[in-house]
Amino acid sequence: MSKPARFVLPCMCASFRRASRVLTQRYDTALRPFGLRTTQFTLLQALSLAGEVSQGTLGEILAIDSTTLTRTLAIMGRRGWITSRSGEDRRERRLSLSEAGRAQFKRALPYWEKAQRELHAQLGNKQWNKLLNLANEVTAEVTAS
Amino acid sequence: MSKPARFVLPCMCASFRRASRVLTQRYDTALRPFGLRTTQFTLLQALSLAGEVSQGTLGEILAIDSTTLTRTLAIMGRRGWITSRSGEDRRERRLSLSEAGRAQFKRALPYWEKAQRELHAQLGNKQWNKLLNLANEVTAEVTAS
DNA sequence: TCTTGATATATGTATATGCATCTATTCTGC
DNA sequence: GCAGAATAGATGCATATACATATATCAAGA
Repeated sequence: MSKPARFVLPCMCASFRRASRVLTQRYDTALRPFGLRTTQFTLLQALSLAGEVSQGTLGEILAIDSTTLTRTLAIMGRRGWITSRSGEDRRERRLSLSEAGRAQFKRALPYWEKAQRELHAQLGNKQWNKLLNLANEVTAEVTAS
Repeated sequence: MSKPARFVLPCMCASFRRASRVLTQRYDTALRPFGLRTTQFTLLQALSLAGEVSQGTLGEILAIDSTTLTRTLAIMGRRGWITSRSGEDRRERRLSLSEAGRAQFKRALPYWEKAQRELHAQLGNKQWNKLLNLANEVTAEVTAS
């Protein structure tokens, strides 16, 4: 019972979506003990790095539609990880990590690092760096247009 | 109002997920006139290439959970693009494109090709090839483990 | 300042995604 | 051939995702 030959997909989008699924599978497994999904960990990490930002800015950083964030942040808000207040511009929601959010992020960090480290080891340093750079570059270039 | 500096994400998974979102955005826009999402186009293309396959095999090819396919294929089935019959093993659903599915795929193909061509031109041949190869390789390597 | 247009976020709707669990079927060891 | 284990897919549930549209607020001009 070997696996069926997995096609090399000709579509750039499909290739990235498929790679995302296998990577998400792996990272989600690593984070599952915490009740954290990769998406949620990424939001915690982004807020941890960015400090207080508006919902729109957070969306631009992660290339997530702002209206998508309304729902995902609502879930995380219910769990007490996110605080929001309105800024000078009262249309805006200024978001930041709550204490509980920072704590949750810190607890999860070693398990995320383990996932990163193991994947890094598996791929090798050269391929790891190429992948990370290219994925970030393509995001910048495609967004720019 | 320049965009905010977009972080280089340290997380491989987050980098790929973000890149997937920007690519999906672009391909979805190209396919929207047909009422096709990228995911659906990819399924049509995979079936076009693979011929008749079971739902499980299709899932392995695309690294999509088989139970996810139950829903997505139901949508496409309602639109008349997919036919299924049970195989020798009566637990299996053997899937293939219907005539309407083949026609829909053919109609959409030039617009997918245009999206590919434009992105290819924008990234340059060298980066395009690197990206496609790496995305497909990482899928194979991560899956293997 | 009033109006008009732009912007930030929320809400309705639809698809995409995977896990836990269930059912139907097949396979395996006896 | 049969009992129990394994497998294929369906279903319940929760999250992720984006678009169209609605609402609140702000900004620019007459």
